[in-house]
Amino acid sequence: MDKNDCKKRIMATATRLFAERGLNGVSIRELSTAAGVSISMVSYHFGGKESLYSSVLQEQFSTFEHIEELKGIADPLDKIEGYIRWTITRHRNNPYLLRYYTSELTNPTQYFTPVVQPAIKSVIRFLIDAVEDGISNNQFRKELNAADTVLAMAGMVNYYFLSKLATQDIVSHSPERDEELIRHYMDIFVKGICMNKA
Amino acid sequence: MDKNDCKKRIMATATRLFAERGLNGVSIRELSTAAGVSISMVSYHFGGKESLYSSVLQEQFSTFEHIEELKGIADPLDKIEGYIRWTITRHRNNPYLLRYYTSELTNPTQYFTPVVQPAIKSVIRFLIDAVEDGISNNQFRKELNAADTVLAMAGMVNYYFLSKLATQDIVSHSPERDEELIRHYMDIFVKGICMNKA
DNA sequence: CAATGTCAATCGAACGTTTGTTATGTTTAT
DNA sequence: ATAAACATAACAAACGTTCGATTGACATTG
Repeated sequence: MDKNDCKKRIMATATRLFAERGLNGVSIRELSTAAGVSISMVSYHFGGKESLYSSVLQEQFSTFEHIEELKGIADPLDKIEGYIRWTITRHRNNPYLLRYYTSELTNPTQYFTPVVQPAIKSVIRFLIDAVEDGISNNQFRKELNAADTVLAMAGMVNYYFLSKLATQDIVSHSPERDEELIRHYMDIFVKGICMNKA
Repeated sequence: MDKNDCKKRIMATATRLFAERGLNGVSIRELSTAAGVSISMVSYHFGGKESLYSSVLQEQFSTFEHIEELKGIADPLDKIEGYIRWTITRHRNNPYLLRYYTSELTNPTQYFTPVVQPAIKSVIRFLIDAVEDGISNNQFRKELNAADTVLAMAGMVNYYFLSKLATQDIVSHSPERDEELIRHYMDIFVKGICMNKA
């Protein structure tokens, strides 16, 4: 057995179970049984159930640091498309992230302020900067409120994944449609839904 | 004391507490103390903690039935604006709804399928019909995928409220801005963000 | 080089609390 | 007088944590 096998198994199992049923919906008895380790290992390795949750949360939101890589993009519109593609990839690679995201936004724990809020804010700021850039060089309409525009954009993408359980028999959520979805969302966001009245 | 005062107080307190900390985050001891009633009243009036949660959930999602009132609107664009205004009003009048909404979407209980899914689906279908109407009478662009368009629209509005905790010191969430927000979202959705290249 | 000591990792049992429910008793209104 | 509404106390079960005991790897020592 690996040296850190036990600790890793607890993390992996906790990530899945906390996402599925929340911090209070999972007992460390069930968790340790599912992970195939002894019940005392949670306190031993993590210092307790709450600390384990904190570790999981930090790991989940560490993926937000990769927003930095999008800052090299020059064109505002490409930045926005980069954000959409990055967000979709993030949700595809980690199906549990959205659960922690929405759970902390609607039922914040003590870790919301130090862990979750900074992660979300940095992304929003990145997008606001992009939109303001686009406005000041006459690429985007000057009537736009940058902050509102950004929340609209982020809402589009995230809600697609959030609503999955309720809409999956109306709208396909297959990853094969992702590229089409990106084009579609960019199309709506850029041109709107109405006919051009030339 | 009113005849149903006890039952009503339990419902009101449960609605708030379950929203704030989830089904497993609240004990019926804490709940009954906060409601100012005896601990046995939950089982007496509702048959148990789970049944109480079910009652709260059904009450919360009963507000979705009012979507019927929007079906009288003729113009597709007015229907969409009606949906935005209706959704904002719904969140303003009931600050807890979004928590049950997202909680059930990401951590569904046994009540998701009978209570939550039908409510969401009926709204989505209403919007899809509106968009398809708009496409077939050449009001909207024919390239649009109606279902994707609808999720984008619903995402815009709901995410504004969902993200509040993380974005409230970047974007004002005051109800006084609601009308401006409606105009703004309609504007983006109808015309897009880019300059007209007429 | 074998014997011994050390320490971190892991286990299962046990601890004291808290959980949701219920049995029993009391009040109130008709 | 009766029955519904409410309160109190007690219940078994489950909770998170902690306490010794055991193991195995590795360094120290005779």
